[in-house]
Amino acid sequence: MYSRACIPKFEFGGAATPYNEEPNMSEEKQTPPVEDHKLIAERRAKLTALRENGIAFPNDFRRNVMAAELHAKYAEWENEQFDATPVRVAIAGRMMLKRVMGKASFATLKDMSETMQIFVQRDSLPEGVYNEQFKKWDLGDILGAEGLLFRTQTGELSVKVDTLRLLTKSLRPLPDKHHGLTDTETRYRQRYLDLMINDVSRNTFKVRTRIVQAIRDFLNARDFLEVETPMMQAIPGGATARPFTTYHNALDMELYLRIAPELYLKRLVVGGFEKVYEINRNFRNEGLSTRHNPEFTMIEFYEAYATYHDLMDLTEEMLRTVAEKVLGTTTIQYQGDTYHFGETFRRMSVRDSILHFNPELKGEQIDALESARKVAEGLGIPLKPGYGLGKVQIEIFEKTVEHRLMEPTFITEYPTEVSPLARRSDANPFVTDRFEFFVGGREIANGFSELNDAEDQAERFRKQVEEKEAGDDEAMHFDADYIVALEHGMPPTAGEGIGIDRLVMLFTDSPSIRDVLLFPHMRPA
RNA sequence: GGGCCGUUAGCUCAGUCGGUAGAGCAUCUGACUUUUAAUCAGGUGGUCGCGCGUUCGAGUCGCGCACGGCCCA
Repeated sequence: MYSRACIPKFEFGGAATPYNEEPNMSEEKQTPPVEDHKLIAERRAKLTALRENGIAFPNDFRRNVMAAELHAKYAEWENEQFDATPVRVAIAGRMMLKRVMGKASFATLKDMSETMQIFVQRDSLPEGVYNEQFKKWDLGDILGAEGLLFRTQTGELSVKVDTLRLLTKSLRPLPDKHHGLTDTETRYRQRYLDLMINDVSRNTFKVRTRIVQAIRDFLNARDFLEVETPMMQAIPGGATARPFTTYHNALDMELYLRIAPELYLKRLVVGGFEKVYEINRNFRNEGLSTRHNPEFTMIEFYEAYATYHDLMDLTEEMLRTVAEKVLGTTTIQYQGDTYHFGETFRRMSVRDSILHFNPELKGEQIDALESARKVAEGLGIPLKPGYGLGKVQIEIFEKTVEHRLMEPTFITEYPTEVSPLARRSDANPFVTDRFEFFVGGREIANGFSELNDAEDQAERFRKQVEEKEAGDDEAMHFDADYIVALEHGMPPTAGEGIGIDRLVMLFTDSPSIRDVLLFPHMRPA
């Protein structure tokens, strides 16, 4: 059965007949029959009248143009040209404003692209339409309008309507036409209202789509293959994070929602798909904040016969290209700060960045476990007994460096201890061939030359399992199937993940991840 | 998990020292054939998030809870 057909909840507050009358549908409580608010009752009465007069929800109106197209195409036209060459259009949209002045009215229709004003005169419409229909329609109703383009006395492009139809009756009032909808909770829970009313929000999500599209175009143009891998996994891998669990009835087994697609994408590289990517939704069972939502989107991509240096170059070019394409500039304004994506991104090792931002420290202080622990403790960082030098260094890095990396910066050479899937550096096996990318003090991307030594990988998994057994519930499982894949031989490969939500936040000047997720996770109201 | 802030009409917000709940928009009635948040006149609309307490009396004070926001872990 399609899930659409068995949604038990009836959202429209009551009085009407629930559309699903199957008695065994669920134990969920039906909405109690409450009186409609007066504003809704009035509209519902109008809908009842519509039903009595014929088809209340027609679907035979055809528009032939969108508002934005008209504004662009006829920006220069004056009424002399419209008189000489009449332009007849059919538009449709939600009525956002209505100004009735006796026998003539203006209204504003909003479609996906833009708004368009219509000019409605009693004597331009069939008998009765103006007084008996149009005047009774409400803000929020969805109309279809046909007529000729013209320019009003104040110069606004408008449609002089001779055919006007109500296509969908809206039973609920629109938010305030001037102040809009500002209540954050309502904006997130009822995003459709936010999108109807707030053009900033509407634009944010359009930009989000264009960013994803631009990334796709960029990778497709370089012969990457877009793939889809399992979101339900028997062994959650590819990241250190707590997973969500779910249950498969027929198989009688627990499954995990994926925390990353990484291990599946690398299996594909083993299989010969040498350049792959996935725009992937991941699920991590962590707290919520302005930067964390339990489900979030990354793009992961893998390229065989490439190194993490190649990926840094690729990332730099990709982000520059996307910014240029989507925003028309490589200078990013974010929450009062400016970041320059047009300039070469800085590159610095973890160790160097710690010393750079802590000039009082000497290199040898963070090169040995005991002295590094002292440094960390001096910074007030709580350390667990099992932490090795690499883990301690990363704690120091996160405490003193990360939030200061404002301009686009690659931090390289992450300790092997905290990089269980990354290839060891040939020059220094203490670190890996890995980078993370930061802007505005936030991690945006994480990439590395992949570990394709199956025996080393098995050893690292064992270390992770030890940490898990020692109580770290974010540590990885041992994925024997993945080891078998590596044992078949994975070409030297580099891979990367970019946080799409955080990138969109940056490119849309959004302070919270909830502003770039159409439906951020909320507790049930 | 902790701290601070918020929750009042459909929306946006006021609400003084604890003394019978206010505005604008929306909505309804009337006027108005080029408006721009149209304008003008009149009207309707409230479980003040929920619960308990203090008090002669609570939107207002106290405690608890729910949801949300920001900051911290």
